[in-house]
Amino acid sequence: MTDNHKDKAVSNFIRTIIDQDLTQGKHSTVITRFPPEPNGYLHIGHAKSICLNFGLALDYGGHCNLRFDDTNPIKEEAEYVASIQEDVQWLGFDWGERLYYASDYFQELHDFAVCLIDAGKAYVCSLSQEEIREFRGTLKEPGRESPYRRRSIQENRDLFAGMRRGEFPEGSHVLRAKIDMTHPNLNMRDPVIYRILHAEHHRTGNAWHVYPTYDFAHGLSDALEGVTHSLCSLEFEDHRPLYDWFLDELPVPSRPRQYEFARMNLGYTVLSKRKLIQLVQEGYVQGWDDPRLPTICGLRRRGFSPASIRNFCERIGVGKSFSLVDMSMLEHAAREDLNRHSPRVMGVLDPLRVVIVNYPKADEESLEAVNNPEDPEMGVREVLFSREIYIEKEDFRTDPPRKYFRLAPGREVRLRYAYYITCVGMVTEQGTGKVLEVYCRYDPKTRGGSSPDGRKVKGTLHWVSADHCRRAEVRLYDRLFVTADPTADAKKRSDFKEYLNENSLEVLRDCPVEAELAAFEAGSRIQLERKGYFCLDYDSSPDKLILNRTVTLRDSWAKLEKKLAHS
RNA sequence: UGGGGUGUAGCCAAGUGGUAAGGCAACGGGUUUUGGUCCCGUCAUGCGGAGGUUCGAAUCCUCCCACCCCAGCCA
Repeated sequence: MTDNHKDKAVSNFIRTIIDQDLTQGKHSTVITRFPPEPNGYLHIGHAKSICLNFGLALDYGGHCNLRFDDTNPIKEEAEYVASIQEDVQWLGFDWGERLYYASDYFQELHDFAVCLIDAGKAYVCSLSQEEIREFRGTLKEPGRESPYRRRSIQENRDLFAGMRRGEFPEGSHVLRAKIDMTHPNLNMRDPVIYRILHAEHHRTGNAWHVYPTYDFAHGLSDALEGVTHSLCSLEFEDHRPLYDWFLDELPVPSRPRQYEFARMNLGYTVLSKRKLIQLVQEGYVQGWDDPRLPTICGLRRRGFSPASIRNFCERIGVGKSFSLVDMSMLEHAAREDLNRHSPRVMGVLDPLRVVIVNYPKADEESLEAVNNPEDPEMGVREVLFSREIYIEKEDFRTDPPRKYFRLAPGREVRLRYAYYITCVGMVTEQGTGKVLEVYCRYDPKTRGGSSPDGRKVKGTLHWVSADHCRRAEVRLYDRLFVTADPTADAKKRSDFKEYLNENSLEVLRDCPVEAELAAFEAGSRIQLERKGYFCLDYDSSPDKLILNRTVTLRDSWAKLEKKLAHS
């Protein structure tokens, strides 16, 4: 863990609380936990929570537990347990030996429930699900007490034991905490704490027929693990009184506190399991790791580095107000890290053939190129040059606009790490005027890209030798939705999917790229000079190169050109 | 007056009675063999609104407004 935790941490309300707890001696260490439910893939929103919980533990010299919140066997699967661990690890965090499952505590939790029964603070309720809802009342009207609320302690014990042994059908009974049916907070109106589920659990198999609810299990698990600060999202604020109630009523080994922070929303995408699963299952994207998705595995495949995601999470801060973070923030974090660490390679996305007419036909030569101007230690490589090369179509104009520094008839530019070339002619298509091929002369004295007479050129182009290049498939990704907040806008139309960007993926084939690319392993992150940061897809191989574009480079020419067009 | 929350720049966000940090974006300029990077500069007389307390208020008080969450045997 480097990079982001070196910087002095930005203050936030949770750090303020921890600082107080530490100076007042309320705690001597900080124990947090990341508690995913293993029922889906992690996304960038989870990354914020992971960075917060593990980051705090790291900064304060404490610990962060990875705890799977597996209290609902119907929804949870072992498959997700593995992917979540992989993602947390990939992000760069280490839980050491502290890997836990709520299901580890099923026995303790059960015993706590019996404690409540013995104290007359819990009872078996045999109302149907609909009846329980009716008895709960509404937001503005108080609820009514269940007729089963006055069962004797012995009867409750016997019934709960029967529930546990699987003697009753699902839905026939539940165990409820006996709190207050008139409480203004609905969570306190005798909440269900155990329900009968005859389902096989991914870890405990068929050992149990009753499973604790989140409200009952979560805080007690925190207490059992000695968690000091239990961080969750805002929608659990209403659950805090209940969280506290269980801890106050039961003989717990420690006293954790719950604090709530606002979950992150990212512009032009969606971050809810329900919506993500729709996109995957209905085929709008090609899987959980589709590079257009904000899932951790999608971002990984897209080419984001773990450090860039950590920096992003650090930078957006932690607060309690609802926020929609701008995509440019994530892109900035990606460029910042990738600029420092990714090797440069040349590749042409939209090729235009250039013939260097005064370069000997049979010749070729090797030129030296630096791998990363930001990091000399990354060394240099050889790039082959020859009479026929490809440049980017957009780097040539027959009628260049003002301030266009690239190639045009009669213009001289530099080929990066190679020579100065001057355009002396071209072939255009009959009728359309489309440029098919360009002819240039090179200046042999400018080898390497500088002129002995001190002559300057304003443009530098990337290029690839036609005789020595490889071909690659290049996948250009764009924002998944056409609107910043598809969830909110979906209220105006029928469905958030109406706002999907139909051009979020553009596939380019046979793009000429430096042969050097074949030396990189799948998953490698590189910069295609002047075009952007790319990642070799998992399906890429030296024989079939596939590049995924992570993000473009900033393009001030595109901005200028747009401005010129408007003036 | 059901209960619980939140409002500081286009976006994120510090600030906790002493005169509005920082980042992203944007806009100027410098350096540059990536129109990249880097560097320099500009960007809230203003903190949801209105009153009040105070020598002094984004911070304290009062009222108001807007938005979010809650009626799963989901988490």
